[in-house]
Amino acid sequence: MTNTHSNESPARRATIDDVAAGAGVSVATVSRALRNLPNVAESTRQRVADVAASLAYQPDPAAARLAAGRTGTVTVAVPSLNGWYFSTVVAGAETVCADAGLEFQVIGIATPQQRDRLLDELQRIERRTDGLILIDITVTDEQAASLQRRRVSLATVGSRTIGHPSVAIDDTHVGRVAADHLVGLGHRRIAVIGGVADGPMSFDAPIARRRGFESAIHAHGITLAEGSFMNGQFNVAGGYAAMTALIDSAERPTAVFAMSDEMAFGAIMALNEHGLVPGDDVSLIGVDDHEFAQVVRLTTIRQPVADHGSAAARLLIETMTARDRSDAGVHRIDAEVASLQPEVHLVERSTTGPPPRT
Amino acid sequence: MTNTHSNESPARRATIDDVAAGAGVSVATVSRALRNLPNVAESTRQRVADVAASLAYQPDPAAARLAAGRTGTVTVAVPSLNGWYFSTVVAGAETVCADAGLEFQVIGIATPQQRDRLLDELQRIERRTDGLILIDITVTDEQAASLQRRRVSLATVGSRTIGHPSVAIDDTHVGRVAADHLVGLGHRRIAVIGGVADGPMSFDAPIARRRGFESAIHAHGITLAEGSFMNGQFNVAGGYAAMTALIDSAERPTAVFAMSDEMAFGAIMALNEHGLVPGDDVSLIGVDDHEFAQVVRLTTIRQPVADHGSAAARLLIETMTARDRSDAGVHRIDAEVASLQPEVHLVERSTTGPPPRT
DNA sequence: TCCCGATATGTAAGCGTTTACATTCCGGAC
DNA sequence: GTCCGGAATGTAAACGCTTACATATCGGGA
Repeated sequence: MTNTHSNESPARRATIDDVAAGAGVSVATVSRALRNLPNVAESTRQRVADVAASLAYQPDPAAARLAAGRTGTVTVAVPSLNGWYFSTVVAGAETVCADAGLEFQVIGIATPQQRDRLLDELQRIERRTDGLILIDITVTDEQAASLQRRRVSLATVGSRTIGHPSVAIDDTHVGRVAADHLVGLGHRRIAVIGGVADGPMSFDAPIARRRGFESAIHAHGITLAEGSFMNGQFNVAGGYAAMTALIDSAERPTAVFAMSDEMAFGAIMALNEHGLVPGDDVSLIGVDDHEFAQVVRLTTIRQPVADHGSAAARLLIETMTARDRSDAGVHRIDAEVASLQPEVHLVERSTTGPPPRT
Repeated sequence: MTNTHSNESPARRATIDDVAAGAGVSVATVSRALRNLPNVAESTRQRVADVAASLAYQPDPAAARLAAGRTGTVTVAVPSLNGWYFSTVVAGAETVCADAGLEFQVIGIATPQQRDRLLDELQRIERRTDGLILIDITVTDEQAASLQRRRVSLATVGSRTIGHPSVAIDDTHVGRVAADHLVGLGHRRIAVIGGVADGPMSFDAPIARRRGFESAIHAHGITLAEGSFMNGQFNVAGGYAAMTALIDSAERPTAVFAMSDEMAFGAIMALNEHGLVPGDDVSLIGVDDHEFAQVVRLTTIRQPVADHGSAAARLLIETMTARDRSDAGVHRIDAEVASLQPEVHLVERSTTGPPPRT
């Protein structure tokens, strides 16, 4: 019969010793039984489980960490939690980690200082987590190696690090698709709103997208005019500012490739304010297929963002368990790491169309 | 001179003993010195700090947790990381916690099962965190008391729990503002797209908003027609579906109050698809002032969402340190808990206007 | 019947801190 | 010159697990 007055006394929490005593076994056996390790008689396991349940026993994670040297935690480092892309990726990862019984920690790396701090503090992080997911953040091979040495697994989203699993689309291809679509529609005066790489830890998607874009329009015999690459900082405000500048420029482009939907939304704002209609006066294509792209009927290049996060988490967990197994004595097999490259698709809506007849 | 070959050997990490030996003091003194506790000579503190730095010593958080019983972690529980509102609040909280040197953990409570699990697992959480922020999740007083007993502080966003700090707007007032605006414009046939409360842990903002809205239109001598309250599930798809149903209904409303901007965006999609223009054929008002509200020129009721998160985190940290101080012997002062009620403001844009003349 | 290898279980040594309590040291009041 | 209180420091006992190693148990094969 269970205690019906369970919340009367301060009730010291049950420890593994209590369970051991209750089940008439040693703490070692309790530990093994509760973690489903081999070499425990089924009858014993059952008895231990029953006693543990009746005592509402919960192992103290701090003690387990100290003793085992594992934290049961995965950490995701992300430039910001604001922004649809990042929060969606993080959400995908969270779900997978929670299902795997892992604690989920996040650390935001907004400012360049924080970036540097992340590097400095990799040491700190190493003690606090078993696995690290980097979203649009790149580290040097040395840093990755250091992490590996400290037995923290690594997975990246949006970039690749050799020897570690990653999830990243083909950004060059993204640029090409955008270019082909716009050029195919008849546009010749095209601008792009993207982002710039700054510092050693920046991510390289914008660079690849630009490269792909430019090589594709070159292939069509077109070149990007001077001053037609704008930095939109990958947010709405940046997109708005960039498009405003473009509208006011001497050679107003007839089409714009925005490297993210959020920047495209800002661009739409700017167009609206000038009485210009997207897809009619100026064509606009984005990237992501943001939840709201449909609302504003934005032509875009869709990528499966939520999958990025969940896939990365799955790959990470895979590596983590593989590592733990190999630690346990099984001969180390350096399996080739899985790197996913999700497909992207052009989604035509109404912000793109043929250039206006002058 | 520091070791120039720092990454050659496996290099066992420095422990507190190493620092103690290096500084010629006991581990107790090192511990005190590094944590800036009183009763350490300044000269000693300095020497210890120097040695620690030269050894790149980092205290092991797991050991510290076990010994001190504190985790240095705050956890935020949130219905979902998807969605602008939640991710913005979480982002705000993350920044504050990071600045305070606290680890930041998040746990998503998407499904009703997970809600129940959260309750069941409060025990689990208790051992893993020093403070809990609940976003749009309510707990019973007993549950809150249990947390308190386990010495984990609590703060809530979007609802109130007696005896704990919280951040929540006046949702009744939000409803009133929406009603007054729409009625003031001349609308009489008004519908609302909101959400329903389900289960014991649902949040009550939608209920309060509806109450405020209805009481206000009643005050104007209007009543909500049968079937004009739609469940939009607080997301774009739900808003779209709700508005579609409204459009097709016998008595199409001339104005709609959507309880969140995201639902309003969905509603706009539906209107667009039917060739109806928001603010002209049908007026639409949202809540939040989402980053994109401006893009689609949505009239809305602004609330300072990022502040919700940062303010809640600050209040939480305040309680945490107060608790720790009172544990340390200072007489327990049950200070009244701070509950913030951020202001909301009507932001008029172009999705609302007078009803169309028939 | 005896011995052997699995399998099941127990013993106890960590893991790296924090902190209660004990000790030393010091200057000033008497 | 003693004595005393407080500041500085040290000693060692937790904290609650995991796990290497030792031991006990058991069923067969020889």
